Amino acid sequence: MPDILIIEDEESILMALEDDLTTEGYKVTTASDGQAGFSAASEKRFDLLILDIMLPIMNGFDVCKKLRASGVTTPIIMLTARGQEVDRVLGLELGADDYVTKPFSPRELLARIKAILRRVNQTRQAEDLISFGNIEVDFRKYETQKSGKSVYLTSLEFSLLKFLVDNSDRALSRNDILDGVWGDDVHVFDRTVDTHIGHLRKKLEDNADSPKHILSVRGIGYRFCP
Amino acid sequence: MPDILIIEDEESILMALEDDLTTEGYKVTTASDGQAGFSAASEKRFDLLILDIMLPIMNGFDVCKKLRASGVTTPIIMLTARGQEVDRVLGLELGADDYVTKPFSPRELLARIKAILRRVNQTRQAEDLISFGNIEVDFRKYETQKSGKSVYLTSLEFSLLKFLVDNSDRALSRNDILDGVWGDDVHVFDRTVDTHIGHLRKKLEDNADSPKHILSVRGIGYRFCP
DNA sequence: GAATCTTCACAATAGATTCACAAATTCTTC
DNA sequence: GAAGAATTTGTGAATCTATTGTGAAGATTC
Repeated sequence: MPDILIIEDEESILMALEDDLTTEGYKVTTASDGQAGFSAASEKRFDLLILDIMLPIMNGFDVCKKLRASGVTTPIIMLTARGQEVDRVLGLELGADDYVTKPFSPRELLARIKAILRRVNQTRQAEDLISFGNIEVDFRKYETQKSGKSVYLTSLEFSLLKFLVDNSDRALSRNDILDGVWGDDVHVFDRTVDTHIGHLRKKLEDNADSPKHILSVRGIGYRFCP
Repeated sequence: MPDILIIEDEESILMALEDDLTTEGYKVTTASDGQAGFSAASEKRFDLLILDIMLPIMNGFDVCKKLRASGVTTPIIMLTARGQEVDRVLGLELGADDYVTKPFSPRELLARIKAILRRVNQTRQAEDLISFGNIEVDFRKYETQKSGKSVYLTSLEFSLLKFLVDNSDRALSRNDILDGVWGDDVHVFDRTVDTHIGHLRKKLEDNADSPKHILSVRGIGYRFCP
């Protein structure tokens, strides 16, 4: 389910929003001033930000501008008080994706959220982007994130992970894996697979001792479980 | 320049819009009823539709719905009279991308158009002029600036940079790069790419030892990151 | 002949493989 | 069942290999 970050200082609005979105099935994180919001949005990858303009410490425009400047492309919906057209235009020009006037109906906001997420999803589908648990892998960029933080994988680890993912939920012998990842003709020691599986686990699993995704099948080999 | 189709029956609004958008450099086509608008949008690929809701023959909702049903994904901005929130939500749910209330200021509409075009077509809009970090490149002029100061690039370096930029965020093998920049049929030593990547880095990166934009993907090749 | 492009060689370093041993699991045998 | 043997797996460290950055020299182009 999509992760949404709400940056809003008015307690009543924040709680109402959080409630609505949670009910709708979104995972919600909150921040109540601009500074905290900016940090949160920089540190972790969200699917959408809902950003109030009037905020303590740093206002919404600046948060938006700074995020865009630092390369964060997460879609942003801005919230502002009625009738401030200038704000609205400014927000869009700064890189906000949509704009909602307070007071707003939950229904309208939800429609906008869905519209934006749908749009983002379309562009994303085309990519070699897969995710499982708290892991996201972009095989096109060769980039991996765990809970939003980037994790470095070597090219071999990428190939191995790709092979596992492509053969999800199937027990694979070390030979299957050697054939699939190294190629049929390479003479590599059998146990080498174990070493690299170990590396992947260490980098991707929350607890490498009891892996949730890269499982051992004793006597057979390994199995990937998304 | 982006192609925009305006579907609107009120002559005054239509002309004003056409005027504004043309001035702004867009190529504008118009239709004054729903039926005509639907045909126009089906036949030719536009970058954006501006669609009034109240239209003769077929209303805007139906145009939107039918277009989406027939697989047209062109972004749509809907226009409607003030204060009809239900309409607004319905429009978004039917697949419109944004919504503007009449009367609207040209500035607001333009900001929304830009926002949508930027989002949908990040690559196309910035065809000739791109910037990343403190670098600006004008591929039409063959001119590059770093923090405002002009930097000389050879033509090969330009082609290479263009190829990298066109394939941003994608890990490219040396062969991909050779094919893309040198052409398929040229027999050039693989490592030549490295040399020119090195030159680009030296000229463009703040610190060529830890590049921020022209990244190495060990075991694969290179990746450009704007 | 000056600028530009290509090739080459070499050092630095990242990554891959192997190995050895510990830990865990399963199998045997009583 | 339990003890111990046998097998299998996990993992750190050592070794070996491959990849990359780079300066410089040779080739090519205009």
